[in-house]
Amino acid sequence: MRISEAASRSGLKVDTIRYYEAEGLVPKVMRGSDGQRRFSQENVDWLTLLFWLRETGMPMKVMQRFAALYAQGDKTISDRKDILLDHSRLLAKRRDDLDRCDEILARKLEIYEEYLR
Amino acid sequence: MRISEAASRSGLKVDTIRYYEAEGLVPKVMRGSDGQRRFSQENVDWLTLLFWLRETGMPMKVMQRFAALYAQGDKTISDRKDILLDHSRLLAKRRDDLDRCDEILARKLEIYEEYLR
DNA sequence: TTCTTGACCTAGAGTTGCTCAAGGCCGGTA
DNA sequence: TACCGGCCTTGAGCAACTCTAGGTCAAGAA
Repeated sequence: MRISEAASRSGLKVDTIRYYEAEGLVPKVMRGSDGQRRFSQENVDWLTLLFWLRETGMPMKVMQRFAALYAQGDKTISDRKDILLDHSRLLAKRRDDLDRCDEILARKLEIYEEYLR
Repeated sequence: MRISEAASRSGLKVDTIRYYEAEGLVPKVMRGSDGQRRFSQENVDWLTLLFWLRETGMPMKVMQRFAALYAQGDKTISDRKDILLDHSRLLAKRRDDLDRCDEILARKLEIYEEYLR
């Protein structure tokens, strides 16, 4: 499929996909005889994973490392596992942040409410 | 208190506090006779709130509006309440994102595990 | 008293991760 | 044939910091 379809399926924007490819985050993208990118299902699955990792705060550098490992094939799976485990610890931390912020907002809103009465 | 203490109490970095002040996010900061900033408890509470709002994804533009309202005093409380209510909807969305990503990671990790056996 | 150290100051450059604009190619349709 | 939409590359612009250079000043050591 073409880039616009890959974008709407993965969640990433067209520009972002091109940017990610330039940064080495998206291995194995083919080109048609017209010079345009063609994305396989594997490409789209990979982009979707990148979308979620980025959306939840994985830095580019880590994604680059992750992508480099992915490009090297199955022998790097154990290293990739470590990266994802690290990331799920980050998710836990983010969830704590959200909870903390929720509390603060709740307190603040209560003060506002009280004032408004 | 001075900027370094305000930083360690609010969670923001010294540089970030100065940047926020330059952007109009921190009203009412005094200066001592030496020309250096002096932060009151109210200042620190405000910075702490900014820290959590930013940490959980409120854009600068919104924080600027929020700060401008704050600077105008109590008559803007109802508007500020709306901003915080909007933000707590954003928090809910972020939590959904985390859950979604957690699922994806769990699936991926399971595939990795399977491969490693 | 002079020297050094450390916390603060401003202005401005650099970084990250996009996002958009300009200008160009190509295949299909009126 | 003329236009249109979708793709291409390159390079500029932007958000939100983050760091560097160069400077002031107070306090303590030599």
